[in-house]
Amino acid sequence: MRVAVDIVIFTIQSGSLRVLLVRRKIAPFEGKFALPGGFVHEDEGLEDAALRELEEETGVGDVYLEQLYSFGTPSRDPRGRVISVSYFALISPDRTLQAGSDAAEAQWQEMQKLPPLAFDHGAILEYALERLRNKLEYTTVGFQLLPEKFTLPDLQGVYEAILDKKLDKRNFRRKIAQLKILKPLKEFQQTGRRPAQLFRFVAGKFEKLKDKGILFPF
Amino acid sequence: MRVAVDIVIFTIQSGSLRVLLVRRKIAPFEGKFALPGGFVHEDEGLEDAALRELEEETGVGDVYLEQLYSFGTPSRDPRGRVISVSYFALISPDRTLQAGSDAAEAQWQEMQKLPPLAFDHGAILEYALERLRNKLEYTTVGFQLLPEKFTLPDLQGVYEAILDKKLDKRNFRRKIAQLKILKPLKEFQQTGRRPAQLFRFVAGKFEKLKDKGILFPF
DNA sequence: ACAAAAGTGTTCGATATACACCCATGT
DNA sequence: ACATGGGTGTATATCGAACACTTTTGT
Repeated sequence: MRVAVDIVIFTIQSGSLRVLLVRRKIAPFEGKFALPGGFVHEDEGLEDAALRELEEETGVGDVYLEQLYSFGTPSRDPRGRVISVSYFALISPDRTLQAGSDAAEAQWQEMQKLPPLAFDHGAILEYALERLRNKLEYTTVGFQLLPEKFTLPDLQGVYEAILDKKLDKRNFRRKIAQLKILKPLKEFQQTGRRPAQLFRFVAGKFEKLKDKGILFPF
Repeated sequence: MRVAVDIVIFTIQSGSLRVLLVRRKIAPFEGKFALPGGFVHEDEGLEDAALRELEEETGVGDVYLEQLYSFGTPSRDPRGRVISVSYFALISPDRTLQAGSDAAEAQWQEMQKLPPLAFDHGAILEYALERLRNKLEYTTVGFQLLPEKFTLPDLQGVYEAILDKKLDKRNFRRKIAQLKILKPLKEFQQTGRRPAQLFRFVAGKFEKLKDKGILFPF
C-alpha cells in the first residue's frame, strides 16, 4: 500500500483563480493533466512530502499549506493501491514566476476552463475550491494570495475571483476595516488611473477570527 | 508503509460527552488507552475500514461517520511507519449498549476525565472535539447523538455537553424552531416531574444549512 | 473635458443576546 | 404545599445587504 500526496496549488493571475496542473508523461492517463504530487518517502512526514513536491514544482517554499482530505478508494489508481493525502496551497502571484522549474509541463490553468483531470483529481480540486471558499469567510487565508504590499481593490479582486461573484465595494471595505489587520502605507500604486493606497497585512488583532477557528495547530 | 484508521466515537451518557477508548493489550503502550482502530485491508476503502472497525468495537453500523485528518509523522508509531487516517463518529446513547462486543476492554470515558492516551491519540481526540464543536453550530450533526424521539431539554443537553457551557433555554429553542427541522409528536416523556414533549428530526427544510456547507458529497 | 477606477455613509432587515415568570407534575 | 424542571416573549445590540455620488488621475 503506497501513500502519495497531491497538492492543489492556487494562485491569482490576471484577476482569475488558477491552479497548477502538470501534464502526465507516462501511463496511466498519459497526456492528461493532473495535480502535482508524488509518493511520500519512507522517513518523511506527510506535510514535509507536500512541501517537497510543492517546491519541486514551483521552486517556492514558505507558502500557506493545509491538509485537505485523504482519498483511498481501492480503484482510484489503476496501478495498484495508492492512498492520496491531498493538500491545498496558496501562493501569491509575485512568487509564481519560477513555476515549471521541475515539471516542464506545469501550467497555471484558469479554474473556469479546466480540462478533464487524471485519476480522481477532479473531485479533489472541487473539494479544495469549496474549502477555500469557506475559509475565505472566517479566516485571513485570502491574504496569502497577494504580495506583501497590495491595494484594497487588489484584495477585493481576490475575493471576487475565488467566490466568482461581484462584491459591494463599500461593504467589503467596511468588513476588512473592522478586522483591523491592515496597516496603511504611505505609498500608492501608480498603475491605472487614480492611484490606490497600498496596505500591508499585519496579523495583529484577529480576536474574532481566532476563536471562530483559525484552526489546527499542526 | 502501512495505513491505519483510528476512530473517535462520541456519544452522550448521563448528560456528559463520552468517547470510546480501548485498553491496549500489547506493546507498544501496553495497558494504555487508545482510540479504536486498525489497519486498512488491501482491497478496502478508507471509510469502509473505519466502518468495519467501528462495527467490530460497538456492534453498530449505520452511524454518522466523517473523515477527520490524516496523521503521518514518521515517529508516531514506534513499530514503524504508519499513516493514520482518523475519523469521527457519532452514535446515539440508545445504540451504545452493545459496546464492548469485540474489544472486551472498550469503555465509554468522560471527556472531562480522560486518561493519557497511546500514540498521538490525544491530539487526534482534541482535534475531533474542536471539529465537533464547530460543526454543531452550522450543521445538524447534534441530532446524531439522540434517539429517534427526544425532547427539547434532551437536545439542549447535547449542545451543552459538547460545548461545555450552559445555554439560554429560550434562545436555544427559538434557534431550533426557526430551522423547522423538528416534527412535534403527540407523545410526552413521562420521566421527571413535568412531562416534556417528544420530537422527531425531519431533515426536510435546511436551506440555510445546506448552502453553508453540510459538506462533502463522498 | 472626459473616461476610469478610487474612495466614502446611511438605512433596513435579520440575527444573536440578555433576561423572569407561569405551568404541570410527583411527592 | 412545595419542589422540580418544562415551557414561553420582549427589548437591545450587532451584523450583513442594498444602494449613489464625489474625487483623482491620465489622455
